[in-house]
Amino acid sequence: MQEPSKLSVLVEPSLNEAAALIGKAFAQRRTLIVAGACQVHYRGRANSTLELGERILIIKADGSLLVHRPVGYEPVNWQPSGSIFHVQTQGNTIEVHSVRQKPRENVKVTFERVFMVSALSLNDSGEFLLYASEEDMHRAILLKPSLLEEGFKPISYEKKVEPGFVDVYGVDRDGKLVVVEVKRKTASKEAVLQLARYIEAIKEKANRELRGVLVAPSLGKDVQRLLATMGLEFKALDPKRCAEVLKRAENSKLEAFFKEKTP
Amino acid sequence: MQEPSKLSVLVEPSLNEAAALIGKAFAQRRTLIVAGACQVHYRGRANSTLELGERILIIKADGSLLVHRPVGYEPVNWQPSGSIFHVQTQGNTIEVHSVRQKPRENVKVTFERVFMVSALSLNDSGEFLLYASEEDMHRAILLKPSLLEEGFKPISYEKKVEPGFVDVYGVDRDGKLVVVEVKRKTASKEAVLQLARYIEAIKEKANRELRGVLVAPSLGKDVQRLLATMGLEFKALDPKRCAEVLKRAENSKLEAFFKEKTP
DNA sequence: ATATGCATGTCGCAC
DNA sequence: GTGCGACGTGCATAT
Repeated sequence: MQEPSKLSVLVEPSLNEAAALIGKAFAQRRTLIVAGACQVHYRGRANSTLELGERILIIKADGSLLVHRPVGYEPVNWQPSGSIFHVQTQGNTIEVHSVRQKPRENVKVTFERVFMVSALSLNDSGEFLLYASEEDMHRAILLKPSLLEEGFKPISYEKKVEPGFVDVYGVDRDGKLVVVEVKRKTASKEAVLQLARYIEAIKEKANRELRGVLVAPSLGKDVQRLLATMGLEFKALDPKRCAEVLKRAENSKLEAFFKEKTP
Repeated sequence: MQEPSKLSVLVEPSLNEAAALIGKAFAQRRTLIVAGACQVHYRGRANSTLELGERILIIKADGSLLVHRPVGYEPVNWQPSGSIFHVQTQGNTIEVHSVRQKPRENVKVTFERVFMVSALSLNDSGEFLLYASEEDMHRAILLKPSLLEEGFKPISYEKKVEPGFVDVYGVDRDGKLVVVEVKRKTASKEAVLQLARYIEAIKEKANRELRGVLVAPSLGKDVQRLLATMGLEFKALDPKRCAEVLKRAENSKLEAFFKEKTP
């Protein structure tokens, strides 16, 4: 059954009623949903103004804020978690103020009318699992180096070199050093230049023959030419397939492997 | 006054009641908010699963979908606008299916329990204005070139060169060509390399002395060294200050200027 | 705290 | 459609 405090909903409330519930939701650290006509003002790294219109405001217990227009995937205004809130009635409006420290930014939502307010105590401990990230591709190659090519032996993982981190670093069947840059989607010019920079940096240190391999599901149009120009190679590999490889591998084996490989 | 169709809210509805309103909201292309206990499955560019927990689902009339956990700025699962929805009851659950074409991706939200459903007809034509974007910095420099340096004369704007677009391109007081790369926040190594690439490309074409200037509010630590190494320059400029410059300029003057400058 | 790169990034714009 | 870069990007991670 539902505790009485679990869910409060007001439909077409007066501004005072709405303001009261909003304030109570803050105090009780509940998730707040407000639908109504509002303006929004933002001041921070940039500034923005949003004229009067009907939107949805969500404020979560962790201090995140979202203002959603009736279209679009992205919030028109927002505040990441950790923000502080304050509500007050001001003339015939409700003002919801939110302040974020570092960078100092604030968002003010001014409601002229509220259609619905809802304060919820949401309980969510469910685990979220994502497969087929770039990280999964790294792991799959380490676990099954033949995904890159027969005879490849990974040496290190996320190795720091001058400009950044080399995704995977190893030796091929002939003992040549191989630098691998992995992308989970079609590789762009940027990816090639990133790989080229790593190659440059390592060439200076290890005075040794060096191969650069770009691993990605596919290549952009001009990218193939650019790769060839720079003497780099391409190996097609799909993130979903990598996820499959990992799925098949026993977790214990995987854990043992990473324990050994990354101290 | 409120039309009867404007707002429908069900509190602690039965699954059947909830499903009916959800279906009706799709048919009427209204904005839908559902709070309840659900699982979420995503299959597409990646895959994800989210175990049972209490969340907020938002579906907008334009076909965007958001699943929000009780913490965090970002949705845990989503679908951008243009997706197609379908709802059905399945045993003791409500399944909301959404499909996006290109890339083919689908999100399935399975509710075991619904706390609240709300279907809204939101009307929002308010204008959104953002100040202090990188675009504003470009415009400010074009309008008042002394922001970059005395005697600078902009020639072109968003000029296409081999790798991409040069932000601003002009001539200094001595007649030397100047390539300007603008960043609205602290410039990183990437920004320097971007500028360097443009310089390279232009040097090959116009066989002429060339200056490269990185404009940003500040520089990263190693970035300063890198700039010097490559013979490039830095000019500190704040996006907020640029926004002020634009604000002061009469809009008419600005429009005339751009009409002339960008055919 | 700063720096670096990923993201189911999304979005807009130009070719 | 593809390519390219901006974004108030947010976010995790490593130094």
